[in-house]
Amino acid sequence: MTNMIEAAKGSVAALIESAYKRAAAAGKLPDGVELKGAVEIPKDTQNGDYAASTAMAMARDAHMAPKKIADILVENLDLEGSYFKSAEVAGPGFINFRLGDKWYADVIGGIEADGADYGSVDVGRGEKVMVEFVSANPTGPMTIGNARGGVLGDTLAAVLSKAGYDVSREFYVNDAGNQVDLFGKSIEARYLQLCYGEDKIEFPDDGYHGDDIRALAKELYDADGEKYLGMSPEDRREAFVNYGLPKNIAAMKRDLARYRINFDTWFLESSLHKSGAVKEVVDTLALNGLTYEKDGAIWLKNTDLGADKDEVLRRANGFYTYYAVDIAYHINKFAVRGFDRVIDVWGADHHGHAIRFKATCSAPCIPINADKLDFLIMQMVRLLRDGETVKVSKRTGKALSLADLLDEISVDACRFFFNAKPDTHLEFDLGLAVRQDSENPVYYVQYAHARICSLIAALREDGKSVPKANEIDLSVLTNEAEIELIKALSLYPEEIKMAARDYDPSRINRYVIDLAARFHHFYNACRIRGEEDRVLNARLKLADTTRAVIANALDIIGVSAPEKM
RNA sequence: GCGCCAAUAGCUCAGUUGGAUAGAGCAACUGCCUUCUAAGCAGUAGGUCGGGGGUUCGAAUCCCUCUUGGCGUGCCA
Repeated sequence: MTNMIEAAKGSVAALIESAYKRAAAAGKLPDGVELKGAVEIPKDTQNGDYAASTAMAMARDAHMAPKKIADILVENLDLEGSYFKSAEVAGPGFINFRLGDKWYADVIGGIEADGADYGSVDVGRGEKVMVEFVSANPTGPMTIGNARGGVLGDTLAAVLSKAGYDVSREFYVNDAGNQVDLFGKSIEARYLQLCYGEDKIEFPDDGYHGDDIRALAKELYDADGEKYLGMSPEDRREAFVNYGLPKNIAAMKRDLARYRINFDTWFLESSLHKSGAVKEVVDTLALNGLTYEKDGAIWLKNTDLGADKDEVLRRANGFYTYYAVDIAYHINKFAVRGFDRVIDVWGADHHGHAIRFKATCSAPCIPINADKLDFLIMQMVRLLRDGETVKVSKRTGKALSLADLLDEISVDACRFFFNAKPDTHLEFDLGLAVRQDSENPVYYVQYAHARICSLIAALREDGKSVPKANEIDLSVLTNEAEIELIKALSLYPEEIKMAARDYDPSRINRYVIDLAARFHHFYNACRIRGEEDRVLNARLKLADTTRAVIANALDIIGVSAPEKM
């Protein structure tokens, strides 16, 4: 697996270390000073391709001026056979290194050798990790918030997979409990309204007001007429839930597949009730003295575990709360199914729960390693229409659904747009989104890909094909645009690594935009068709390598890489 | 009140975990298509990094404090 950034940085560190040893042995620098400081890529290439801050970092320990240390280190550097052709001291004591041909050749050659695996890194070491995301209530259609959470979870999973983790995508289906109860009551009320008239039957205040509920009731009424009137309310609601829930779940699967999200597992909450896992965990907590009874309910002493408040585990009516179920669910993830690490992608409206839940998981009697449970909290999406905030509420049924959104905007544009940094608010302007054609950065990136494809096709007509890395002479690539493009290509594995580390897949968006920009720049600065063979081949190879990396990165985001636009 | 997240160009956002002169994209203005896709490129202009302290060779970045905004603080999930 190629990572030429790591290779270059490692090389700088090794070169400096041997220079220091040489200088210390000659008595030019004090012995036994720890080599600190980092190797960085300077923003401005005037400052070299790689820069070491070692001299500044060791100045204090060595009791010498940083600049002087740097001078001595550079005098003792031996660049022969390394990736670098020169090194010099600059500024307050930076040592700036300049890359030579060998490094650039290894970038192109490494990408060719890695193929579709380019960008893979092994920070995960095969760790078994679950990413649970979307997990929308099946009581209604998915919203625009799910559009964000869906892309975030899916692309995070793709990033982690590329980073060497053994990743599983899971959707948790809330097919039990209070909300499902309410779902049944809501359909029932709409159904009865159809039977007796809307003004005769009062709709529950806390019911689901959406049109989808009306539609379900209408379907039942159209199919079976007033047949349900003879049933007990309990049986009637159960029948309605048994009709509506699978239908809604199927619709979610369909909409998510359309959004290019496919889960490995759809985990049913009801299975935790059936297996007795929920009761078991509450009993365990009780045995360990972590519960008490108040007003007929069973409470968890979460304040004893460091949380800011206690939680109800079982309500006075005998129903277990989502909280108790959530504990059982996470025990299932870790202890039953053996995941090494679990990431839950949640909206910001759950962050309080995340903190308190983590406290609960730290209880010794709970078989969860809280350090391996991560919550990726994503900030809310603010929906705007021509600059004005649109209030979104599932309860009032005014939410824009994911399916509606995809009717208006391409999946490519949606996935690209919603893959934003998790911890910032996202503004989504509908008016803007609709006319997001040429303005959307996704087209900028796709255009670069299509441009390269058509370039290759045009050259094929001239009888030119993309050469192998060992068939080209990279020394002809001296233009700054060419150099910068190769450097951009080399960054990809590091971007994967950082995206995985930070749980921030939006890095890949930014990366691929930057890569496309470098390509467009190169394309305008350097002609390919009609150039002499040596130059043509080197540039063609560079363009084709860029094409491969753009496609690779877009695949992570789940965006298509068209050959024509 | 307490807790979490944020505040960087007119707007939307980056800023490689403390590095060199804070960067893009929109929007504005100026150029570039008889040559590989102009959904592109080049250039101009735009800043008290919310305010104030502190830490050190060095702070948009770390600590404290204040201000503003979003969210949370249910026998909902």
